[in-house]
Amino acid sequence: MDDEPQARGTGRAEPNGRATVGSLARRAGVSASTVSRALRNDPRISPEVRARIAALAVEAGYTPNVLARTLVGGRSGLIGLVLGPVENPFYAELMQQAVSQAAARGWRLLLLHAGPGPIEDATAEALLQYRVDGCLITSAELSSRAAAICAANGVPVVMVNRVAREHGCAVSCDNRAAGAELARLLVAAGHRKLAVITGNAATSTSIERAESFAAQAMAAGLPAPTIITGGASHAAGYAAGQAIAALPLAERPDAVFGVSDILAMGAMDALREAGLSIPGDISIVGTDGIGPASRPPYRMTTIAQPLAAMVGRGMDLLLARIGGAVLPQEVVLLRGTLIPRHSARLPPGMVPVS
Amino acid sequence: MDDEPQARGTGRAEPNGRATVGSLARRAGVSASTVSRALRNDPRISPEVRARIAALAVEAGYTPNVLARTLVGGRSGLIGLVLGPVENPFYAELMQQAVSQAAARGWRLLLLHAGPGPIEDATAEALLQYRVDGCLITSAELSSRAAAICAANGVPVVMVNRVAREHGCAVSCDNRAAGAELARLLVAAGHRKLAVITGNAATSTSIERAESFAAQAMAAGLPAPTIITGGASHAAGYAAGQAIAALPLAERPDAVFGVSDILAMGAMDALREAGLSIPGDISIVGTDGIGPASRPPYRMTTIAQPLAAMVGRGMDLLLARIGGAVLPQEVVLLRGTLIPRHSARLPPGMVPVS
DNA sequence: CTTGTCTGTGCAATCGTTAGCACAAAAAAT
DNA sequence: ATTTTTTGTGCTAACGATTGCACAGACAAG
Repeated sequence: MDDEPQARGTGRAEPNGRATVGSLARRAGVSASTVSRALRNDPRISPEVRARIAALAVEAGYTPNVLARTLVGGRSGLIGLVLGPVENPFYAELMQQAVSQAAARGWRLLLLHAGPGPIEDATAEALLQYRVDGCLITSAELSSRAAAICAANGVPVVMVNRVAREHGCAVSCDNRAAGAELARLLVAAGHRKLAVITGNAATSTSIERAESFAAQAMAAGLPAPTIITGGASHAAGYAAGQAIAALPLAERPDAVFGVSDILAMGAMDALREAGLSIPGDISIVGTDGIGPASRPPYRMTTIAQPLAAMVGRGMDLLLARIGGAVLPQEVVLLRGTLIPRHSARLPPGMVPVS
Repeated sequence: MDDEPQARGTGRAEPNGRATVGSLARRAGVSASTVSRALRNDPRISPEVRARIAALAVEAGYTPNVLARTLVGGRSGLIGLVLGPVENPFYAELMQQAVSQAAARGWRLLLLHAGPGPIEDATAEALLQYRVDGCLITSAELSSRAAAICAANGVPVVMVNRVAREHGCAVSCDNRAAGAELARLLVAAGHRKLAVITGNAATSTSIERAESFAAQAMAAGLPAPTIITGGASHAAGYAAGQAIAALPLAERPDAVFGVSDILAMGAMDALREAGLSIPGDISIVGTDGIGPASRPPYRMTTIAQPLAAMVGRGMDLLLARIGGAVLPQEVVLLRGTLIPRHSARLPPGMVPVS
């Protein structure tokens, strides 16, 4: 009863639901396979038929059902995206890059988690339920359920802005180089008493930046920098800044490194509120290169991460593995760019931008 | 040849790919439909069989293929998310709300666009290709291809933070009330020469806030506020602030309303850089209630949007329509909350928070 | 005129899941 | 002991798109 053409309308809209290869086939008087082939530009279909079907498809507003295609083809065209706390503009900027670069390559993003804390199990399961072809993880939490689930099920994973502990590829900024470069900068500017505000203890970025900063400072003959426990937010940086301001003058550092810009901004706000001048009394430097840190209240000296390139390389790694290539797991480090600004006293000869 | 049980391994992993109802059925010695029913807790399946299959499913790491389910059931469990420029923390916060609230209700988000400018056609098409059940649009651009495509294909749409021109439901802050309240505040504080920095000309939020602000000011007997063309970014607010600072003293306003916090922050930065004191020389107020505007450099007097409630109501509206209910299109306005801070001179008796 | 090579289409199976219907076996009613 | 109801499963056909294989007709070569 479904085969009788006269029962079908000739108008634009399908009676119930949208146009399918089947409905187009009925209208064109050909088989569904011919429609499928015509729409995919199979050279075996004659030009006339192909043109006729293409016209019909446009007229009917036909859209292929990717889900059905996935079922037979195995490829969903979906990439899972797991994001960190977007309160930090770094993750927001990262997300924007991921969205536009994925779209440019014809992939879509299943956004599964954005916020502090780890992803919930039920959410991570969705990666499998929706058959994502790969997964991009940028959460700062080192222990990611999402990565484990993907690894156990053969779904390629790439971490951006953090190095995987066990499995998967990763693209990251060269955090050790960044930490060391900032330490050299502060030393060259004449600072002697350094401090570091650390991030979440579990993040590779925080650990690498803080360690290399400290190591470089000590290599230059300075005492070990004071370690101040921070976190991942402006509030954490603010609290750290208050702690620094409360130190007796003899112990107060003359330069502070916040392992992320958002932390350094918080610290700067607290120090200023305590009546200290920046960089007059204390120099502050950060890392990441987020937009707000460049604005007048902060003018942060920082090392900017090459965000577009990081996401691009991450997608490359991911898509290559999705493509089926059997490749070794790979860690890519990209160099950041020092942007000297006014939040820190600079070495002689170095001019701040803007 | 696929039916011979002895050809199948008994190990955990399926020979090729993941476990399916079919593979579980073979191992359990029942039919696929029985497996399906058992896993969905169909009461018709006997408790023993159900338990046995459940155990087997866990052991095999079975995950249902939502795509296949969608094919027969029609419901994908996917909501399309179209976001504005995440440079504005407002959108980032909105996104975080959307992600967590969708997850809490068991829905997933297909993130299609995040950034300035309208969504591309090819991207909007994906809404249909992936059979999203509904669409959440928060982009500020008034002309949204995404909304048109959804409307033409029977996909429910809800706009958050902007009122739809033609089709779809919308949840928004009561922008007119917000504009008027801020105007009253400034008038009560003794300001006489007001100015407005507008947002993108095409956004309903900007229009409503600016118009009601001006109307309220004039209703209070003040001259029409100076209109300064702004935009959607900190940079636009900064440029507007420079323009204000450059005005001859006689024309310079004594209070400025930026229609969004990010604009007001930019203006504040520019005015301070021009040597003006805030709120000593000029009061500044904004709207949105984003996190960064509350921090020490700004301490912005603003009207905070009830973000969680807005997203919650938006989801409610959307899910109700996805559920198949034939409901009239609906516009929900939620009242924002005035947060008096230090960026503006306040009326006598009003105390700034924090 | 027959055999052979192309070309262009259709048939049918497949992907994983669900649901309507049929059908046994067991329990309850007569 | 037979009939009726209940209970638990299996069979089969969808859903929409893709693909290997078969096959009809056109045309060239023998």
